[in-house]
Amino acid sequence: MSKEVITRFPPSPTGFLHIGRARTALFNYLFAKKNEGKMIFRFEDTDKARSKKEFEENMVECLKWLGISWDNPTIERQGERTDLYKKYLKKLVDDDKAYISKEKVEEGEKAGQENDVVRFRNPNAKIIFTDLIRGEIAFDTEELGDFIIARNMDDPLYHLAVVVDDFEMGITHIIRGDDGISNTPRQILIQQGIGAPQPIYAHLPLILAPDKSKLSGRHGAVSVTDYRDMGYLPEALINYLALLGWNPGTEQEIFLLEELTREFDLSKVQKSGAIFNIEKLNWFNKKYIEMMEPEKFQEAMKPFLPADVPYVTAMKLSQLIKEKISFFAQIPELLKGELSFVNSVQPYDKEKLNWKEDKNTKEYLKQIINILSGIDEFTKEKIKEAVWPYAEEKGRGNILWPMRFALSGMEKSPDPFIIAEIIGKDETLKRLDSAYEAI
RNA sequence: GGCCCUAUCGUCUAACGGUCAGGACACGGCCUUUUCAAGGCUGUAAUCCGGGUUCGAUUCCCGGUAGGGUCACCA
Repeated sequence: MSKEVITRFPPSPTGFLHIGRARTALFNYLFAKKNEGKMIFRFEDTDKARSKKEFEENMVECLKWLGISWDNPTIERQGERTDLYKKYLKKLVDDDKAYISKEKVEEGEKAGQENDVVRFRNPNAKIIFTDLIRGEIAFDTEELGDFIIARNMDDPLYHLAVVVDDFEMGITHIIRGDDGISNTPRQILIQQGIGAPQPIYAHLPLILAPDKSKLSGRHGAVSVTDYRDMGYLPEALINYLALLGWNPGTEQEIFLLEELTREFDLSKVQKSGAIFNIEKLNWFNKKYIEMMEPEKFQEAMKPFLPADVPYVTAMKLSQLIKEKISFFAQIPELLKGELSFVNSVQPYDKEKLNWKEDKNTKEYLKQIINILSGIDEFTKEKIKEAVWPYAEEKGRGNILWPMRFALSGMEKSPDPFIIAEIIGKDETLKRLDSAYEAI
C-alpha cells in the first residue's frame, strides 16, 4: 500500500510568476492529479528583503488564471513558521549535527558585523539519489564543507526551511527545475540530520531562451502576466507549456488541462532543455481563439480595442478579427492596417481596379452599383445573392476583384460582401461611385 | 575552474537494437478561392565526433567535443 502522493509548488515571491515556474507548477499539479494526490502551494519567503506581497498576489492570480489549483486551503508562508525551524535548528545543534559559529558578515549592509551563523556539520558522505527523470545521480558532498543553514538560531536559510517544510507537509515527490539538482545533496544531508525520509526527486529540464541560456528577464516577456497582457489564452499557454519537455507518446497536439491530468506521465518528460518558441505558442493560441464562441471572443477583445474605434464598429469586425489574429494585442495594428477600410479608403492607383488584363471594369462597376442600389436588406448574404449571378456570368474575378478593391482600396482585405455590410449601403455606393468616376 | 546535467530537422519532439529516421511549428511550392487568412496536398531539412559491444546501432558502453546548470549569511 503506497501512501498518497503529495507534491508542492514553493515559489519565493520575489517577482512576477515566471513562465518556467508556471510550467513547474503545472507538472506538479498534473502529477498529483494523475496519481489522485495533492499539491501544496507555499511561499518561500525567508528572504524578507526581496519577498513582496504584490508578487504573492500575482502568483496566486496567475495560477488561478491558468486553472491550476492547489489542495491546501491557506497558503503557508515560511515567515510564519519560524518556531518550527527553530525547533529543528535547536535539535540539530543539540545533537551536534550543526553548530553555531561567530563570523563576520562579508557583504551587504551588515558587512563587518559579527553574526552567530549556524553551520551544518557535514559528514562528508557520498550521496546517491534516483531521479525519476534522469536516473541515478551521485555527489561527493565533501566539497560542500560545513555549509550555513541559518543566519542565526532564529533566522533559517532556504535549505533548512525547505527540508523542514517538505518533511512537515509530508511531501512525497519533489518536482522542480533542473537547476535544483545541485541543491539536492545539501538537502538530503539535512534530511538525514533531522531524521526525515527522503522524498522522490524529479528534475525537469529548463526552459531556454533562443541562445540556449536559462530563460530570464533579459530575454523579454517571461512572466505569465506578460502573456496574459498580450492576449494569450490560458488554455494555449497550458497546452504549449505542457508540450515543452513532455510528450503524450501520440501525435495529438491539442490538450485541455483536464485531458492532461489523465495523460500526463513523468516518464515521458524530456531530459534536455527546451527553447521557448513564441511561434508555436502563437499557433496554439490561434487554435484556441478559433474554438472560442463568438460572444466570448467579443468579450475578450474589449480590453484590446483602441479608443478611437467605435464599439459598434469593432463588434461588426469581430468575426474578421477572430480569423486573423494569433493573440489579442495584434488587434490595434490589424485595425490600422488590413481592416482600416472601415474608416476610409486611402487613395489608390486606379489601374489596380482591373482584374488581371480585363479592361471592362467601368462597365462592371456600373452594373454592380445598379444591383446593389436595389437591395433593401443590406447584409452580406443578400449582397452576395444579388451579385453572384452577374459575377458568374462575367467571370468572378472580373466582378469581385474591382468591387472589393473599390471598397477597400487595398490588395489584401476581407471579401467584398462583408466589407459592404460593415460599411453600410450608403458608404458602399459612395465608394463604388468614386471608383467608377476614377477609372 | 570544481561538481553536476544534457546532446535527433532552424525549433518542440517520436523511434525504448532492424523504420524510406515519423509528427508538429516555421519556411518554400501546388490546389481551392476575387485578394488575404483559413483549409487540403506537398517539398527542403536531423541522429555532434571518435572508438568499442553486436550479424546490425539514433538506441547500449567508453572517450572526446559542444552547450547548459550550480558553486551566497538568495531562493
